[in-house]
Amino acid sequence: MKAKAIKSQHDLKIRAVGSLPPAPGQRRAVLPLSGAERAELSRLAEIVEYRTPGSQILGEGEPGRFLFLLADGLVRTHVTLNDGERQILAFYWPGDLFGLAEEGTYVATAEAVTPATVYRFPYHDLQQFLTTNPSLQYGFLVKAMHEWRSAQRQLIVMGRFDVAKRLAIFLLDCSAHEQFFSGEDGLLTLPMTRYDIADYLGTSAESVTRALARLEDEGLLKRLSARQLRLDREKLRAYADFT
Amino acid sequence: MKAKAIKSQHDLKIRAVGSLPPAPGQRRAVLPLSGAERAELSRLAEIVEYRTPGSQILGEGEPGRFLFLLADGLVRTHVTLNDGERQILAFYWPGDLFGLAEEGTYVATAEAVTPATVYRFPYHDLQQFLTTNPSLQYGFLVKAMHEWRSAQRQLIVMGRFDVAKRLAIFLLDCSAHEQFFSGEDGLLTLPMTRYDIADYLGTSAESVTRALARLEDEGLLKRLSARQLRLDREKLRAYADFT
DNA sequence: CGTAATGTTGAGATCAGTCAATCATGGTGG
DNA sequence: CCACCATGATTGACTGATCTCAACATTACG
Repeated sequence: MKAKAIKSQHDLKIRAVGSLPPAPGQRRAVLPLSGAERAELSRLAEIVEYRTPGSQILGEGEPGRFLFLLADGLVRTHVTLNDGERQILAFYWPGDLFGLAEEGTYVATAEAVTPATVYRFPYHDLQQFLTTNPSLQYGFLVKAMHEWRSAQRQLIVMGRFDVAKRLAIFLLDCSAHEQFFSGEDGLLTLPMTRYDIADYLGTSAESVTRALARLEDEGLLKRLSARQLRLDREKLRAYADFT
Repeated sequence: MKAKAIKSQHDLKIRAVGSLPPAPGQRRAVLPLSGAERAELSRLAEIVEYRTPGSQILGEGEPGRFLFLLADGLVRTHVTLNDGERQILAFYWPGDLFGLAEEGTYVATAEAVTPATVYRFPYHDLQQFLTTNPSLQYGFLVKAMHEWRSAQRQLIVMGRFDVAKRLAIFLLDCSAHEQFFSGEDGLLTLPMTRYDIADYLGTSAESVTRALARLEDEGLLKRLSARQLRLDREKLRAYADFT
């Protein structure tokens, strides 16, 4: 629960793929920010570090005072339904934005899965700031559209795939982040619990375990321990059959 | 399939609820656009009318040349999976944006459900245009974040609710649009088929029918005909138990 | 070293998907 | 005007994935 503002050495980056075709040879996973823009943004941002896994960063229903940019670590957002069920809306990796508000109120709770460092931008200043930094604002627009696509992609997964496929796709998504995945040996170190995965994929922790067992039976991965998986990404991709 | 560029009398409006708290007494469902902004946007936009229900407006995988703003009618976007299944990602109502591209390629197909009129903005011009119209660009950012929230909301529905609840929520969503719903008598005229609803809710047409029957049994609505429903919105809201 | 949290496995119940048949509707051409 | 047909909608029977409950195993941590 302890948060502490610190000086940071993190690179301020926004992870996004844009709408327009990239220039030849260029495939950007990160928005290009000029040094000046980076400096401007840094001046507006406060840096906060959440050291304890599980720390709440912001709560659903609270006044939405900041938009957050994740610098380091892993963050999840969720809503709690009236029957007590939890739906995780997204996991956020470094370079992702979170902290969506609707009419001044956060629509989901955000928590650190691992220790996490964030930039936070006061919503109040953001409008004016972006309006006076159009090319930077365009970057935010690209990012918002990127996140919109991510959510739609997850809708496809939830709407049409069984638990095993959803899990396969999720593991592949995780393996895109070097922080937790080593490309050479295919080793994925899961930072989240079975319950987290289940609440993200719209299923139960038991079903996640069973789906893992099934993928292992079919030779798509090997469970070294509960949180350590050796993936065969090619086979997983063929199995998932989904971009 | 026939599209025709026409002069239009439609109001150019962008439907969105923003992040910041609204000014007192104000609850905007539509972004405030100045007359000048409206004129600027109109100058950039081409107006196209799709008269035949089912007309394709843009296709998944095609070069993404335009961003679309729906002026009138109803539009659906979907992706087709490798096994032939269809997942509808969203229905778009007047004032909504669609036509998301990723690296220059549309990620979903868009089709007119009813006759529809759209503004289309060349992506190529949009970046420069928005960069030189910062306050308008802010409107687009707000809208993109609005759509992002909509997609996340649907994720909750898909992840945690059974078919009957999903349907109840869907009907309530439809009833927010006066075009198809009459508030006084609670009459909803569905513009889409059972298959459309099923592919949106991640279920089958048969299950949609059964869920409708169940909601009718429980007195939450009455089926006047397949496409004509008399809703008891209060009961539906209580049943759905979800904002 | 003990306790709580996390993960795994099993058995039974249930929701919803599939297949198939039937009914309804609206548009078309004779 | 009406018969016909294609599409959409409904209903029934069956099946299967997965949810739930329960027991047990493992891990992490104080």
